[in-house]
Amino acid sequence: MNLKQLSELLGLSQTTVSRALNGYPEVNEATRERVLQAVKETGYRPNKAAQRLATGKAGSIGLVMPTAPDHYSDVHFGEFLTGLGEEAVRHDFHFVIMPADPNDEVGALRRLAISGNVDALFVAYMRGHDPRLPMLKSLSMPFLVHGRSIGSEPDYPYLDIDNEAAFYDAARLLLQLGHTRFALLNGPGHLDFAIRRKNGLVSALSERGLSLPEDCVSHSAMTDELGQAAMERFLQMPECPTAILCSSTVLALGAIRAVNQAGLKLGEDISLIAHDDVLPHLKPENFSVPLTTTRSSLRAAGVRIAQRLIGTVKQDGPYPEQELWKTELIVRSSTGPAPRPDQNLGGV
Amino acid sequence: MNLKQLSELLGLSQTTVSRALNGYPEVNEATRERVLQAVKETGYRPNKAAQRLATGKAGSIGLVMPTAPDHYSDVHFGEFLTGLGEEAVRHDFHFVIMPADPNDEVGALRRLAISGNVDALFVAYMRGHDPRLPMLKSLSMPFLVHGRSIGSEPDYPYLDIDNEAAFYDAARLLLQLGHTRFALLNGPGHLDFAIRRKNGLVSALSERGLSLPEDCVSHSAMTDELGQAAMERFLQMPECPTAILCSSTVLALGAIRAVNQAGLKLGEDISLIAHDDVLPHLKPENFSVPLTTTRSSLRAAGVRIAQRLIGTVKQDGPYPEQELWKTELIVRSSTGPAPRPDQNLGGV
DNA sequence: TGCGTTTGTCAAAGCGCTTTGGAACAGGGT
DNA sequence: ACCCTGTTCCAAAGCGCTTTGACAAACGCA
Repeated sequence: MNLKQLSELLGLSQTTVSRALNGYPEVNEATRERVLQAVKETGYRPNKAAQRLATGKAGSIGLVMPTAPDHYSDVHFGEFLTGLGEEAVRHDFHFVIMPADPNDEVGALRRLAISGNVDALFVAYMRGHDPRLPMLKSLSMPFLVHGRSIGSEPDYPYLDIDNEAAFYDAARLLLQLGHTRFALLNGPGHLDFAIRRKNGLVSALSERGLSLPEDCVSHSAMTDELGQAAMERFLQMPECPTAILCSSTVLALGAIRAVNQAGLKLGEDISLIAHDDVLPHLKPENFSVPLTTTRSSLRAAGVRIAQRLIGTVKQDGPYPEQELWKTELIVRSSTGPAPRPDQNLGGV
Repeated sequence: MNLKQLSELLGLSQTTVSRALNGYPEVNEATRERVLQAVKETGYRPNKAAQRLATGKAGSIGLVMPTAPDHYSDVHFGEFLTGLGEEAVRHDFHFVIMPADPNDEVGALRRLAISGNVDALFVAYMRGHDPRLPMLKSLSMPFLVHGRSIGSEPDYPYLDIDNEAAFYDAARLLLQLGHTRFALLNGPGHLDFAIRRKNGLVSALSERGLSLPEDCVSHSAMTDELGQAAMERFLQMPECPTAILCSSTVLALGAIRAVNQAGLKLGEDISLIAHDDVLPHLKPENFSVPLTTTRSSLRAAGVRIAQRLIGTVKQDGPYPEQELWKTELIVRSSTGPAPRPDQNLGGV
């Protein structure tokens, strides 16, 4: 069944049917109803290839999927994709992925762009001075990045959360509670969000004349196991930190296991604030000691990014070029006043 | 630059240029050279949408990407995707993914098929009686599955490895070495490969009149952490198993950590055989005690599947409908004779 | 010389949509 | 009666490719 057949069936012209289907105003509501009804009955679906040829829009957004273990083993990315997908389905858009060797992302991105299969590009996992940025700018194709790239001119469209403020605020809370010895359980050190979170923490500390020793910073992929390992190292330090900032609830999961195994009490001996991406299977309120968190939904970010990207392609913007979402600092029980200095923690 | 312009530039007809480009025989070699040269100079690229409309082929294969933590956190899937991608790039094919809620895979698959954006479908992570199979068969679209679905009529095109034989052979080797107490570190219990591997082990054991106690079987996602946890449980059993079969080198990584921490020697106190998917970052020969493995490259499977799928779409088959790859049993140092029965292992 | 066969090329007809530029018709005002 | 303004619809022209059917030119062979 194609447009021609359908229009003949209805005794209308292709033009009218097409317009009825695409919501143009110059068609009688009664006619439109009749068309819609016929579509339902016949199961007519417009041919995508023809639509694409006629409009010049593929109805798709491209992304390169790095196949390094670090990346795809990342629960966070899946959650984000879910959001993207939800919104895309709503608009009948689809995703084209290009699996790529992690040290040829730029090439993969270019191939994807010139392949002619996509209308817009999306990139994530931004790093400092990210080499993909100049490449994206040189392309004449809309794109949107999730996150930012520290060290690059911020003249590109992005959606990011205010990582620096998040960790700055979290640190301030802990400082107010009297903590002075901090540690940071961060994501991979080359990623932009990790850099900014660290900066946020450092600047809150320096306002109080404190600093963050390098051995109190752990950079790793965000799995609970690595969180546990890092926390174990922190706990073995002679001057064990009492305030922990954690880049993910997944890392926190492991870290807390380490705390428990050391016989320490979360929220008493150790205060911990984690960034919460709102992963559906890992709710901070369900931890045995509910977690104080900085919250921002990764899935919502995915939805919003899809929205903007699709909007750009359909030209029904204008969308703000750059969005910086604030996070919410939600206090639960994993934070408490710093233990009195004479209390012994180290020797467990 | 489009075909028309290019052909005018060359003083040829569109027909001839098109044929020259697509390797048709009825065009003079000299002419073809001239065309190819012009393409290089002008940077002409055929419009995908037009090609697609004219040929009816989208040049793409679709896959649904389940967004459950179990799935995308799986290193193995990434490795497989890499293989798929390698081959697809070679043929200028692309992937369309549909992120999907894990309990709506069937719906997602259908939506993908009728979207008109793909020529063929691919599915993986087969389970027993997999509900996607009847759905795929009802579609009139080529598809290929990686793995099989036990309990379903095997009348669909698949590529699988002989999981049963692999673990049967591995078990036989260990039996010959005198082992009698076995344990199985398996993948998620609902997945077909896990079922078959268990079957392979069980049938080797039953030939010797042995059985596999249920508490000697662990089913979990294949991460090293879970491997370690499971192995720790095995080691605490009163009659600790001496022969371990392991569904992935990733699980083995964790399991071996547990063995070491228990002060046991791999290849002496405990023999272990792991299935090796040939993950580039985890080579069994580089383990401190090199691993005895059943080997079959996941990436190669990806390449082959892409090959077959693309071939089917381009109709240059026929490819075998069903392929069952044998695995290789490669003996290294993690296997050895069973410790003498009077030796004490349990009390560590 | 004439006749059948390749060989190399072309004009034109799709593929199934969207969109432009009218046209037909109705109703309202003069 | 006329013109004017909307409303509702249509015929036809693309979009940029592939593919069909035909046609000269060149060739071998009698």
